[in-house]
Amino acid sequence: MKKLPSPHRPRSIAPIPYVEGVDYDVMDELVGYSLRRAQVAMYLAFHEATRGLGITPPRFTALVLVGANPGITQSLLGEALGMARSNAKTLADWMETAGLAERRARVDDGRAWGLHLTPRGARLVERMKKRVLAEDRRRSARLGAADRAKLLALLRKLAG
Amino acid sequence: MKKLPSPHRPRSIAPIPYVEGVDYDVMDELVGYSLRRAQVAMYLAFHEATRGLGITPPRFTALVLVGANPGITQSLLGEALGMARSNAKTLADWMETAGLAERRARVDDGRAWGLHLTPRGARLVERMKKRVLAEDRRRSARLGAADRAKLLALLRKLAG
DNA sequence: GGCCGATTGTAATGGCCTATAACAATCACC
DNA sequence: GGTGATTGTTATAGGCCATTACAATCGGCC
Repeated sequence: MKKLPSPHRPRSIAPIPYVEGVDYDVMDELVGYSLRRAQVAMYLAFHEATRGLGITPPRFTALVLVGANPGITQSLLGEALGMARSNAKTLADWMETAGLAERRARVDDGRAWGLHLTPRGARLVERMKKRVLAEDRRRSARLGAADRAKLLALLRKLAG
Repeated sequence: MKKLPSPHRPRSIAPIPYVEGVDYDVMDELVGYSLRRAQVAMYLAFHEATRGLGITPPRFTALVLVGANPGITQSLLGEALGMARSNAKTLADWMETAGLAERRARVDDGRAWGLHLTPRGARLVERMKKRVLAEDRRRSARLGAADRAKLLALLRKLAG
């Protein structure tokens, strides 16, 4: 089994602390900053679920999207991820190098590649989806089920 | 008046779209991913409020913290920002180069610098705080005041 | 059928964010 | 006074993301 590219230390491993004696001024009134803090905290869940796999959040999202949309184009993947085509290519290169996905020529369009998970990629994605979801629930369990749902609704409204 | 370092294009300017026909699979059940989407959306507020100033979220936070904690140490700043000392130094270098803050020797500790806003930095921070807060409120106004407060509470609980 | 604008992938470039490791100067404490 | 911890610094590295420019291809229109 081919080894995945090295993990690298993807992001900070600890939540952003509230340092004793430091005045945070206006920061805590900002939804944007509060989102950032919460996101760093939730990243711990992601990190826990994917440790040692060399997976990062964008890579995970890309793999999930390729899995759920076989044959998806790099351009469309980039659009769905909210990034430029050129960066979606970088992700596709990574997926291919890691042996998790492959590019197949499309009969309907000579310009575009269709991205498909390899069997190994599909297995990995299935396993990761379960683990990431489980850790995400575990970390957010402190809110309680009702508030967790409420939070998701509020975030959706904010992002929409 | 010295010119600030060039803006650079800090981050995506548009929210992450839900692309028609793309299956997002498990992503929307994840609090982590929903946070990411909301954060990108709220970044628009930040971008609007600081356009053309070469300010990024970490830079803004650093400036606010230095303003609210005059004489703060680089190490402490880094800790409060949740980043390594070495990166706090990079921020301090930037602030100094931009003429927004200065390092002063500390009588109580020969190793450490004390960071202080310059008069110009203080003026800029005051103006930015007002604008960032206003835009943040404006963007999150779609939630309504009650739900905005609820969201902040949930995020705090999640991050804590 | 042929031209032209739009789209796709690619390549090159550059900036920011963030982490680690190693080092010298200084501090704190025994 | 010596030893371990802390501070700032420097070097290094990787990921994320945007822009620009280019060739190949597609699509539509004349």
